[in-house]
Amino acid sequence: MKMQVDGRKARGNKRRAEIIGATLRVIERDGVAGVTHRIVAAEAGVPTTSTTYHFSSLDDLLIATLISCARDMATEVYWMIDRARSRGSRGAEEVAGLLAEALGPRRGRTMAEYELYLLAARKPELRPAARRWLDVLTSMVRHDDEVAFRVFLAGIDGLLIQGLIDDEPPSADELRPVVDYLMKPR
Amino acid sequence: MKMQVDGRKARGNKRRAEIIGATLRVIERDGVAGVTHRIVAAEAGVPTTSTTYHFSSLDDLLIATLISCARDMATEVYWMIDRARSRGSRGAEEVAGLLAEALGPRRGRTMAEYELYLLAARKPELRPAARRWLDVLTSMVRHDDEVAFRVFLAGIDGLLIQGLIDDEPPSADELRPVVDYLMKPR
DNA sequence: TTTGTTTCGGGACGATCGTTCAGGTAGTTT
DNA sequence: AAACTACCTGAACGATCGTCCCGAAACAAA
Repeated sequence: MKMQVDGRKARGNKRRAEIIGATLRVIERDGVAGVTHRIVAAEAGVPTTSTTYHFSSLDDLLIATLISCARDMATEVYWMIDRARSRGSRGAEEVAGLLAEALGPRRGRTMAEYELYLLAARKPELRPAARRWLDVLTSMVRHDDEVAFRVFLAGIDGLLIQGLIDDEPPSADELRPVVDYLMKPR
Repeated sequence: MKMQVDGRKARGNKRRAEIIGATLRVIERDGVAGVTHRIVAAEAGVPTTSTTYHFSSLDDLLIATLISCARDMATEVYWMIDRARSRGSRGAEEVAGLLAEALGPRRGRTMAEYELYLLAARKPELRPAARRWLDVLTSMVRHDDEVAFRVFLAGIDGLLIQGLIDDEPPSADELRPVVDYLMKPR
């Protein structure tokens, strides 16, 4: 196994990461529709040709962004569960809080994630990445009841996407009874 | 109240409807990103200037399309429930079948609906239209348990959006146990 | 018929788009 | 040192974009 020693490649990877970050910010602000080479380059503070050099096409850029975004989300979910577990949390309380956060302060990010989600519906090569956070969850929690777990996952997605078209984001207090019902064993 | 008698306006309304229909087909095929005046006009078989004449901007066109789409969906849901009710259906069976249909033969339409849904997340003026089918459902079914009903609606949305990124659409048989669990009173 | 209103559509304008190219720079290898 | 590789970037090309203009056509009211 060879380590990264080439300074040129190191810079290249760094810039790639910066461009991906800029792309995500553009999607949060203007949606996938607002992603162009020039806009992303301006957001990243690099010349336009830099984005076309590192990503062979706009599609490649979006794909790389989705994959990066999905990876971040997966590790976030991982640590979130880990943290909740070590605290012996009941679960519903935590989940309601996270949903409220996703629909409030992190609303732009949540919209971006679902736009990339829908992009995966049209581009099969994106689907493994889009499913990753589901997989992480699936692999981490026990499934004594698989059906109940699928219902839970679907419910989370539904609450998020419906919360996005509310005139004002629902609070954790409003979400708690719904999440509680969703997680209650029966 | 004056009835529609002016032949010119009648033609105009007809063409407007054709353009909206063409827009929906374009969204089903290429996504919201594929909607341009020229493409929609070509799909509708009208000159490019016709779409700009009847809709003051591209946004207006998308808004009108979403509203039309939401209205269609609402009346569909209405009659679907009506039909199921007159048959004394159990419900879960019907719902699983509808989901399978939405993710199979009508997959393009379902994608279009969710893309317009997400558009509503960014454009507040679209939200009432996007919420309409939820409202129709809410007004038609008894809610002895409001929380359970919200969970049901969220679950449906979640199953749909997750089904869109499956490599192959889930069958009604696969969906049935999940829907059954979702609708089971507890 | 005359006058007014509404729809129709060809053509064009400036802006922005994705992408390419060629020359230049920095870092690595021999 | 020279040769090689990888990254950088200004300039430009052709295509497509949203939108506007303006005269023609269809229809209604007078």
